[in-house]
Amino acid sequence: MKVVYSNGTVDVAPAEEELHILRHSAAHIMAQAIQRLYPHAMFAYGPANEKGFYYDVDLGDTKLSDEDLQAIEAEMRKIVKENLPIKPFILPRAEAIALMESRGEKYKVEHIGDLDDDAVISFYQQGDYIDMCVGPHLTYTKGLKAFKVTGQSGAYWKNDKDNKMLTRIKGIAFPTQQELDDHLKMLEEAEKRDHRRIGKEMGLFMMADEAPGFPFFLPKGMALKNALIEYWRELHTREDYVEVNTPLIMNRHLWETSGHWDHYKDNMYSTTIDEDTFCVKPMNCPGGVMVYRSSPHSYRDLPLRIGELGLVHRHELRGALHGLFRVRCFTQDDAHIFMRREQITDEIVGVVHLINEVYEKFGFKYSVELSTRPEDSMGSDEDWEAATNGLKTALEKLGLPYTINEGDGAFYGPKIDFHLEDTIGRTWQCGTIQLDFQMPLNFDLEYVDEKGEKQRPIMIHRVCFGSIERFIGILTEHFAGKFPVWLAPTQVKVLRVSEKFAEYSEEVYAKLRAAGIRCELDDRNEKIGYLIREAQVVGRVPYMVIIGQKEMEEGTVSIRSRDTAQTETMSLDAFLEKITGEVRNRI
RNA sequence: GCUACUGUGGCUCAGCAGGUAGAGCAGCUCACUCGUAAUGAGCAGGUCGUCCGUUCGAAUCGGAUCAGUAGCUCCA
Repeated sequence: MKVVYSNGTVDVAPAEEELHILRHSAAHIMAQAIQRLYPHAMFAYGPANEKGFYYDVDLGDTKLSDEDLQAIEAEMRKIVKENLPIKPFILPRAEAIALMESRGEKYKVEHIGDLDDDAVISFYQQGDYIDMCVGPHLTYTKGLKAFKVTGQSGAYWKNDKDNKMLTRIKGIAFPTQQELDDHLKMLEEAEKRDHRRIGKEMGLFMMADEAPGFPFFLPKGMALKNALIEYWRELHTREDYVEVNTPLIMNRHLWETSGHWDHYKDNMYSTTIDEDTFCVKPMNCPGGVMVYRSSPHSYRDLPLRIGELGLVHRHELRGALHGLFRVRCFTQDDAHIFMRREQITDEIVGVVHLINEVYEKFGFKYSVELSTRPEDSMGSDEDWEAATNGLKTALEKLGLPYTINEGDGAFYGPKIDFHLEDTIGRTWQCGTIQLDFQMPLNFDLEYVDEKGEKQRPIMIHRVCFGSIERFIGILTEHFAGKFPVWLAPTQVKVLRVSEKFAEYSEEVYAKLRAAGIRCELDDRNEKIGYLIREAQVVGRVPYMVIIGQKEMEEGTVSIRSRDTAQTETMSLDAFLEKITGEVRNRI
């Protein structure tokens, strides 16, 4: 694929950048189409990304329908067919501003205004359309072969909610039609893995208009949640954590001390009790701190790792809610580690290892971010620097690749965030490790060192799953509902060929239940094919036990596997041994 | 909260140039008692998110509101 750089050089694009350049050019071609159809349109940003490309456009009062989007796509095809050359040129800053002003591109003018005074600005032109851009781009519009305008949404100018909201028009492009078709098919498949859909099909959880953002866990979802919690407890016991449970509602004074009242009030639910303000906890830390403070501590106690599966409530904006991924009440698999300064690195390393172990257990890939001090925060610069360096040191010691997310830390400290991907590639923050010098100060926490002197501990806030709800959402999409046996809400379904085998199937069912297997008996008088379909496709049950004449006579069971669709006949004891072993070993 | 869109029986969806709702699946009943991805027949179930308005008349038009979807902002 030949591309043209802003200095006019024509060259073959590096393979790893081909797709990006193609999509970037697609964004320009789309902008040109929009300009033809809506001459008053003003263009802001139009980049390519891993999901395709988009252009943020100010269309004034114009609203676009689906037909309008199709018309834009059709116009794009025309432009491609016209095979216009895409030509770069360069202007000094003043002339660049003049050019954009003459074309009424006020966003581009503002953009240039943000650049250095001596900047030389490059442009690309195809036909009448001129866009400010560093490139590179395709040499001719015909280079764009397979694309589709996929939708529109809103986006703030410069990503600032105080700015005007523009119309974001999105599209996708690939080098070949085949790749585009495959991608669209993949998206269709991904939709079937959506945890909201599977959650409904499998009866894991539900939402109700009366409780927007507050999920109801149904029996099946509860079984899954409990299996996860059991795993969590086992791990944390091994890692020398203790577990506590702190109140959901506490007096406002506590939240003032912790800083939440000043920095987090807008997200907190509160109520009046006996003429006093009480808040529903949005975080577990103050509770953990109170537990620590309830008794004196020696340096010998540290690090003290206090875990809590804490239910927190946060008033999230309506538009931010999203299935189990973004809810208003969720269970954090939280823990607060109180420690001495010299223990920081080891503790962080330990937590990272633990989180890694958990994610590897499920085969998740994750990315790591280091989030630094936000504008709205508390504490001294020195503390923030020390805390941020503490996290950096640990990350570097681990050799873990990470990106820096400037200004995205918690109000009390910087954090390492672990992001997991959902089925269509959106990432969601799950695990987080936050280093905090503030809470210990605000709550005047202390321990006695080896010299008998009082010292202030340092605190880590950390979660592995993040929120159990979000984690279940990710798990559901990752497995497409086909959970491994140890997590499966229903592990075994007993199916009988006909009513004649009722007695034997009930006997088998009772034995499975007695062995602690999450088991169901489907005693409807349907054909075995129908029962299998329901258990395997809808219920995603890992094992189906099939009982018929042969099994009854031999005193055996036939086991059909969800994943291989193969059947194997064995004694019930043999099956019990197999499945309990799988559950025990969590496979 | 912002922009656009959506809201019909448990689920998935049709109906929408305005004249008081249809289907498939699920459920229930009956028949079949049948070996590994959907046996057949019948019954029952909604007043069309909610409220207000336009109209002789609204699921179909308008407004408000609630909820949801895509994204922005924010975040576990």
